Amino acid sequence: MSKELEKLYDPKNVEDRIYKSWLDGKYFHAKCEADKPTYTIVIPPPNITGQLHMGHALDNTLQDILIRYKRMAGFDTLWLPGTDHASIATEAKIVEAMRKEGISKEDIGREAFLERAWDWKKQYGGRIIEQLKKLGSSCDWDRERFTLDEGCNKAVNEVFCRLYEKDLIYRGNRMVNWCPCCNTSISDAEVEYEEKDGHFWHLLYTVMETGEKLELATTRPETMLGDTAVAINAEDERYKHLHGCHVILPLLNKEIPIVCDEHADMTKGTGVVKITPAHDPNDFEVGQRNSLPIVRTFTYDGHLTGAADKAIADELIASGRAAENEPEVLDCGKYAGMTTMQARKAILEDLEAGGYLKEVEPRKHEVGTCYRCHNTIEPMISKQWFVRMLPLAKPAIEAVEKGETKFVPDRFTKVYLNWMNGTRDWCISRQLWWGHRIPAWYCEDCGETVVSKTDVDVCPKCGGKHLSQDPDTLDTWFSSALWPFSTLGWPENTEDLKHYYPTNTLVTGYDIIGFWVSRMIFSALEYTGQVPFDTVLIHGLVRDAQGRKMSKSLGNGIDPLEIIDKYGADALRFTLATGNSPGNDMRFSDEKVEASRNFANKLWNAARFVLMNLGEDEPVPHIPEKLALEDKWILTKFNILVKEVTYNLEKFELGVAVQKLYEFIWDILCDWYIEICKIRLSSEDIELKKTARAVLVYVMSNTLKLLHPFMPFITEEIWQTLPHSGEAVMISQWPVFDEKYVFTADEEKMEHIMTAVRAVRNRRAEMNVPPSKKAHLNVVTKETELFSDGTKYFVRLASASSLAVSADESVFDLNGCVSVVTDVATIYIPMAELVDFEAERKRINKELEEVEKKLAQINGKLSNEGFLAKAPAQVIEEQKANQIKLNEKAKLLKESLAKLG
RNA sequence: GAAGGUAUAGCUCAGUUGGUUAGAGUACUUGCUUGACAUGCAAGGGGUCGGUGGUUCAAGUCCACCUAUCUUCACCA
Repeated sequence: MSKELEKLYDPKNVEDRIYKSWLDGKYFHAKCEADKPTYTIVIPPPNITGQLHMGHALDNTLQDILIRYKRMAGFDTLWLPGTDHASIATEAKIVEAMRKEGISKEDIGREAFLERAWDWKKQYGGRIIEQLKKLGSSCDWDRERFTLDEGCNKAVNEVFCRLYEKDLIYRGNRMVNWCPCCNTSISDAEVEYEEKDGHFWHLLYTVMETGEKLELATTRPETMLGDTAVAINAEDERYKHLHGCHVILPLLNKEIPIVCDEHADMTKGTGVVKITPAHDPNDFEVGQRNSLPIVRTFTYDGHLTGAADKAIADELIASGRAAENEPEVLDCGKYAGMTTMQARKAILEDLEAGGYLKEVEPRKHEVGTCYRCHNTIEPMISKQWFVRMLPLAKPAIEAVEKGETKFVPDRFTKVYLNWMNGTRDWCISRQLWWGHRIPAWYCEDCGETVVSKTDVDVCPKCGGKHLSQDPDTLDTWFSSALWPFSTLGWPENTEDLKHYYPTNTLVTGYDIIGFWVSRMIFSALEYTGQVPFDTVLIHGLVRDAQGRKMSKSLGNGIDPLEIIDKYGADALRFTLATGNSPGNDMRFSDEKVEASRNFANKLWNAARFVLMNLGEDEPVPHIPEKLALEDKWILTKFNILVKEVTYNLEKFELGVAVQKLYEFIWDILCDWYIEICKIRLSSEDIELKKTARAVLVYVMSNTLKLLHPFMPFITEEIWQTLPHSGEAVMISQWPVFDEKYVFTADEEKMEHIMTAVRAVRNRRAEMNVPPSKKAHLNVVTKETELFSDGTKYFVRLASASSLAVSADESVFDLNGCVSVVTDVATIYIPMAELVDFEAERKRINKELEEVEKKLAQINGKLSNEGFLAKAPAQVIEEQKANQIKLNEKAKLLKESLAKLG
């Protein structure tokens, strides 16, 4: 039966083998069991751009803990894994790789590019899955999905068409954030603001009617060629005389109107604002309100427009096909073809030469940058597809307000609601190739737009056969938004969808509440009529040991695989679970993982000890009939542990749960119970031995179950080695609290013994008595039976040679003894040769002082009428019990003092 | 500009619905080759819980203000 375990736990010998055994047993596979409640988590799909970082390790550790717990607790659990195509990020990586080979996207064309992208997916997506497995993730790999697979693509097309039919998706010329580097539009959410050094250039525009100079400031003078008005506030007394007047736009010598608009803030600058509707979001609004022409002066790749650009636009406008808000294009003449930065310099030079530049004021300001390439975003008027957010956001706000989906911790509800309430229409088209192609076709004959789930060959309006599909793809979050149900088979009403949807817990970081969580909620409500999950468990960031964000540029990222290689997956998981409270960031350091590794080793050695002492035909875990005091004590402690760990897991307090397990295993099981068991295990009494073994096996085996969700590998390995029934701890039944094995009175007795043992150890340590020097103990106590029966504990744990117990101290010769006092006993240790009576007096006095200080506090409370009247009875009882204990201890201490003379 | 987080031992952090004497890991001091484990055992020192006020019989915990620090969102002519 008994097997030999190595002295040190070596995860490398265990993890891959155990993981394979779980796979072979198909334990991860969800089987749509009708008789069980379901518990479902869909993984936040990692991007296929690279490999897993510590944040992923945290995210997936938390999910695996929840899933493993629920699986053991009797749920039909599904953890659905997958990866995200990460449109813009992946495309950028591939383009970069190609650039190194000296080729561009355009060189090889769309087809060949996509082939490369799929190769990329195969390589990196596969690597991510391997990493998840190394972590121990118990995902249902048979259901693995990819945001760009056939099923997800079908869901995306379905959604696009439905929204289009309901007029919740539209195409139009709007102001978008344009990244000239990635050459695509991006959504508002994808713009990151960075503080940069810049300037205010104060310009002077001449008023045509009055000849006066109007001063205004700008941070982007290069846009001035596209100005189509200057705005003032209608209430502004300084400029009332200018209503209806015009200014001459410098350099172009063009007449543009002065308009009154609320956007012009009298309190800022001179109160005059130049209006460039084509290149500024606010100015675009002003333009709309005042029917101003829109003049585009930048190309989409960040240069100033020229004659050729103008010709194309003019032709489009002339053809009558132009959509509303189609901008005119300016031939920028001498500036055409310059980059925006070159143009800024040239234009400023010309403005200065012409006397239009009054002043240059240095100033720091926040500049919008692309979250992928961090180049400056140009606001551009552009024809894009948008999702109309207002009607979709409303039910999503209500559902969360009603509590249909709860955020843990609760404060993130507010983050979500802020986001939802402030959201503007969502720009979903991207000028990229890697992604879901927009299911819209344009008829070249009549200009009709056809949106369809299937390919369109013939124009339904004119019957023409010259149709072309929109070349653009969808924002990567468009498909992620459908992830909780597209992965379960939607739009088909599959068994999986019926059985596992809505899902239960979404585990993710606070950084993507807006990007992802909010979009899943409104999407799910719109298409499935239900919230996608009942709880969103939010965790923080994993930072480095100095508290900095882990990032590539800092080079302070820690690879989870390296940590696993060095310390084991269980140690990593334990570290991530321990240091973590929901919503808060955590710091990661090797020292913490080392502590976790040591804990694993501690557990390992406790198991070794149990195994070494097993009988030939040790029965499976059970609780024997006749229990010793320490057995009742450990079983009581264990049952309380079961109750608390279960409670904490239900409340998503994973860090608290794992902390309690740590304390139980190390402090209670190893430091006390196992030590005490050695007494019986080394005795000749077969019955005593058997009982000790049985309780050890029972407690160890069931503790392994409680720890399993956190440290799956080591617990499985040990559990398999111990006597067990069932195939694996990961599919064993979660322990339940059993009142039958809670022995409160015995627990208290054991604690009395332990307190006394600690007190003796403490005195011996103070006097530098080595453990090898044994001593007789005289115990004066009312609990004579407890201490007489407990002699063995003192012999084993407190270096006692023998024990004499009496309620009456006069039976002992106490000359030359040092004493220690607990609340139930005074213990005299005869060590005259070691005693410094003066020091002894000091020590007892100090102890007495402390006791009396506490006693004063309690007496104060108990004489406080308010306390007696209003505090719960239980609290008062506790205080009274404590008062009695302390009084007793004070009395004993005083007696000891008196004896010293 | 708006919202939010955090502040507890030298360091990193727990502390559940307010209720015994505020805990752990690590570091430090001292003593131990204890028949599971030195990745260990035993003992110890170390905290006016950021500040000020308030609510309460009772505050590390709840409220207000302040200070420090971090984050998100928004804006910037």
